[in-house]
Amino acid sequence: MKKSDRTRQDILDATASSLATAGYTATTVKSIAETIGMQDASIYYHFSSKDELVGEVLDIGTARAVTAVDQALAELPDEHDPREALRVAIMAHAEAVLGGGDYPRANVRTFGQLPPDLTQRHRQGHRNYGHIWTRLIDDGVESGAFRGDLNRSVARLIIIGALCWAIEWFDAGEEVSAAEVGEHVFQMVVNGLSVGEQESRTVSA
Amino acid sequence: MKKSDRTRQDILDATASSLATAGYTATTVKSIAETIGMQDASIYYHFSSKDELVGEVLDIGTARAVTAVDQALAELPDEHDPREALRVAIMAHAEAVLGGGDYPRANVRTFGQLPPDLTQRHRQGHRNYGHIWTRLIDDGVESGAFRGDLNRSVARLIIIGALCWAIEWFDAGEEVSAAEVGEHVFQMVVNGLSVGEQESRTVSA
DNA sequence: GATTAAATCTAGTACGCACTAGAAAAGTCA
DNA sequence: TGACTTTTCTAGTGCGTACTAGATTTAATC
Repeated sequence: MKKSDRTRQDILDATASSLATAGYTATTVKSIAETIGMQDASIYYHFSSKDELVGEVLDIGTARAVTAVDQALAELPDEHDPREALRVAIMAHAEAVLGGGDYPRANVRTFGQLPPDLTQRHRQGHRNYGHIWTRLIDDGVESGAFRGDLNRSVARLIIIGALCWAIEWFDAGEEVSAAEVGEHVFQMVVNGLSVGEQESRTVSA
Repeated sequence: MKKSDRTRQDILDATASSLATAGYTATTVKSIAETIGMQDASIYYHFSSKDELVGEVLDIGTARAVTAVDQALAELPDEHDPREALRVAIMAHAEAVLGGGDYPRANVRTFGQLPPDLTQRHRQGHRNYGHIWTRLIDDGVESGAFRGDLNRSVARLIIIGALCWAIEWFDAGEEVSAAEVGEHVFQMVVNGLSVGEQESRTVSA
């Protein structure tokens, strides 16, 4: 029973790594088997199909991202600035997706490439993740720290978008770290690029 | 010679539409042929390969996006606020990618799904597009309108990321318009979510 | 209306993919 | 060691893909 668990884990790791870097289509059962020195048919002793395997990887990915953000928020003092809450959430997400392992990255990387079944399967997970951010923004607006003239759903999606798109150009080991990306997203989204005055603050919507 | 040009255009349109909604892998030569009522083999009279066809669609897409942004910037008065320049560029991009046709959307949608050849082929185009935004940010920083304590490349990619990711959730005809998305991105990225003071303005990087 | 050129179709090939069946090997424990 | 179970391999199937060759139809020209 030990051997099986270990190779099963190897398969999951190899799949996560491939999904994170090559995407869904380029991640073939054969290529997964090769990276761990197996025949492709052997994969099916541990998983009944490619999509079940991929689905499990994505489940782990969302779970890790949610845990990372939840944990970061839980470590905040009871009385905290909503800006600080949004900041630690952004940092946790950036670390998980850019600095962290392949699993959360696999999630973001394969977004929009998955077959309908898998997309459907992870809908609820994504929705739950979105709720975390909705709450952060709502808290800020209600406490008066954040502007109330913006659509909160759109604001949420813009923050997540800025973070998620980063994996398309982010290269670990380059001159920019995951923490720096997070810091920049926070600064731009909360404080803005503009200095001082901000006379252009009017939204037609 | 007329007939050929017309069907050629039909093929391009159908491909752009499919790429924009279904992505690269799900866009098969057969499915393209079906939507315009042809046999898949007939496609090869007009294009030598799938990737040449896709490449042409993507070329048109980048060209349209660049044109849209350039044109919007050209219509600005000679003396203008750098914030206003960034604003019209963001709005033009949002309109082109979200409100506009399938061609620019195909570009964004298939980003990260393309085979290496095609990715390579469009590298320069993407780089040129990035330069437009780099210049907008540089102008703002040099004129003192934008903060100088942020990495400009990262700032640029965050803006583009927020805009590009929007197509993953944006649905034309829903309650949010392309213009509203653009307006929100501008507001958040230039003015920030936060109200007033902004005491949290320090970057460790 | 006959001749030529352009455009499309029919019928296939080759290949990579996910996946299966059953034999072989490796591991487990008396 | 020997009997049994777990794990992996060999060898294959069927399907969808991009793509090709040559016949056939449609359009243009004189």
